[in-house]
Amino acid sequence: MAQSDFFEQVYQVVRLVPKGRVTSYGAIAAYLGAKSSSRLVGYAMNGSHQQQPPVPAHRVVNRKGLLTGKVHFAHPHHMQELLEAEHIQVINDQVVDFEKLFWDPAIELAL
DNA sequence: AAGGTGACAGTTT
DNA sequence: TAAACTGCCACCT
Repeated sequence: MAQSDFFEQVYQVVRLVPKGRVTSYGAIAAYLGAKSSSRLVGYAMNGSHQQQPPVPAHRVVNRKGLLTGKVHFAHPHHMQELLEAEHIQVINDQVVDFEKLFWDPAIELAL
């Protein structure tokens, strides 16, 4: 295997998130079998900006649907704009109908 | 080499 | 009820 670090695994899953959908750090961690390491998922996104192809980190939010990682983007408001560009409503840094737009890899990719 | 960090999540007070 | 603390484990300095 190549340098398939935990980060690489996270990037792969995030890139599988369909457009117009969102997922949570815990869901990705759980899919990787490390639900207890949800923080690692967020930490992994730290280098997602320099990954190629780009990782849609804007589709990843915390369990509450809050855009907690928006501050890590080029500009704090960039994340919301990206979500709105995908027809995802974001109010007060929170994804509207988060439960409906939620995309769980453990379920969607299980098929 | 060893220790500290953190874009979370669950539990407890 | 809401707010605060702890656990967690790979990456970074």
